[in-house]
Amino acid sequence: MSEKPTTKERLLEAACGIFAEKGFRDATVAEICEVAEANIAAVNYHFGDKEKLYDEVWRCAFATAIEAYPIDGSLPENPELEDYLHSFAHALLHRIFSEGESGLFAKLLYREMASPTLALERIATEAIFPQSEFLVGAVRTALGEQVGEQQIRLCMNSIVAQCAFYNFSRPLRERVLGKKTMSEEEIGTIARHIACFSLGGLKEIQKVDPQISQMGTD
Amino acid sequence: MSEKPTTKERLLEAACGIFAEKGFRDATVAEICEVAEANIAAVNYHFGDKEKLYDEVWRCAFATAIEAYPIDGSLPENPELEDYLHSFAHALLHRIFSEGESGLFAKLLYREMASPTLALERIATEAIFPQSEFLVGAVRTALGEQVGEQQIRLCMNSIVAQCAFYNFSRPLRERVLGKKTMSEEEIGTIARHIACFSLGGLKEIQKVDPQISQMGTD
DNA sequence: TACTTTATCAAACAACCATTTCAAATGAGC
DNA sequence: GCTCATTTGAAATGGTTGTTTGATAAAGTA
Repeated sequence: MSEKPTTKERLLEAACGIFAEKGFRDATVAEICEVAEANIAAVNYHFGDKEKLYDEVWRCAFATAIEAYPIDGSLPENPELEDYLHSFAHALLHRIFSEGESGLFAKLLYREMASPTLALERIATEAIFPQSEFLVGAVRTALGEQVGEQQIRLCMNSIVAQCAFYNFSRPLRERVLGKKTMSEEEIGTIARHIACFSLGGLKEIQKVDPQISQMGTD
Repeated sequence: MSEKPTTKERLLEAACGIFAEKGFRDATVAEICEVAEANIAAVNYHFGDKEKLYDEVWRCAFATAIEAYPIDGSLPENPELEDYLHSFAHALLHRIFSEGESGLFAKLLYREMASPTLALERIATEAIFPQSEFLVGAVRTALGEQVGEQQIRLCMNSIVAQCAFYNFSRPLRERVLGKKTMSEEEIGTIARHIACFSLGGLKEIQKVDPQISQMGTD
């Protein structure tokens, strides 16, 4: 068992790590080939060009992430609103803090956000927006019918934001605060906090929503 | 009045726009000089090198942003917790959505997060962390003494996250959803939502905090 | 064996970019 | 009008990077 991986496989694996670490622009094919112990021309031979290799890395990283941490992974039998919130936060935070293969997707996304390539549009419609649909239903049910679609979208933003924040504040955590890893317990604490905080937020929105709707007209 | 600005002034202004638009790495001195109608060697003559020009741009952008939208800008006479939350969100959102000079800081920050330069550490300690201290006091008072420092930090993250989200999701909004600008009314709606949502979140955390503290030990 | 396909390799190519160089122009002070 | 520091200009330098080329060898095929 464990035959030596082909050059193409080694290239893809090396590219995953290097693209996640440096982003598309700062990653060089030379370094990828070096890590993969392949010739400099191997990327163009096996993948066409740097961009097509990048696309392949995205596909690989997304599949790994949603398989390792599905969005409904920690949902109990008869879930209440807070369970949905917690399961969502739990999955996203694990993808963000994971240091292995399942963390690649979040790292790629984090790079892509600041210097988007053509890949972003595909990623967004295929991989990002569908994920949040998981929560929209639960939130809509919880808020009731008198709450408008705009309010629901704002609430979704507030919930997703609390998770995504830990993805985009990476350099602050790592470079400035010097904190590189998160323990399972720390991740759990954050997930429970986000679920609790969001539950309270949704309750408050539901309570005062008519006021907000009116305030929009002055 | 309105003498023609010096070459150095024109360079700085051009650099502000181009660094904000493309980030440090993708901005070229050639383009900056072209926009500033200066020679290619002008940057090195007036600022030393590209990096020192970048530092100068940061200083300029930060000063403009906090002056245009101070963090306590919309605080009423005897502010309550929700007023602090609203004023904070109001200021941050305006900095993020502003299309003029006062929007430069948020755009630079957004670029810097994904490919940090040496400037980040200085920016963080000088410009980012101090801003959130404005809220910490209000939040601590609101939550009472039985709530630990960790809970306060988590709540701060939740609040800041909701604002910062609109900074880091730029490409999704602009490229994928095709929404480029925000009206004053839209900004106001979002600010009120964040204040309201966060108020509810803080209430809920205060209510169940003893449970969370215990959960951390199992 | 003869031929084709696949894969690897080193070297070269072409484009881009920050920076340097050095000559020319400018302008204030004497 | 002369001097000298300041500023501008065009070209050149040196380095990096994605990509291509052509040679070489191995593996498959008839």
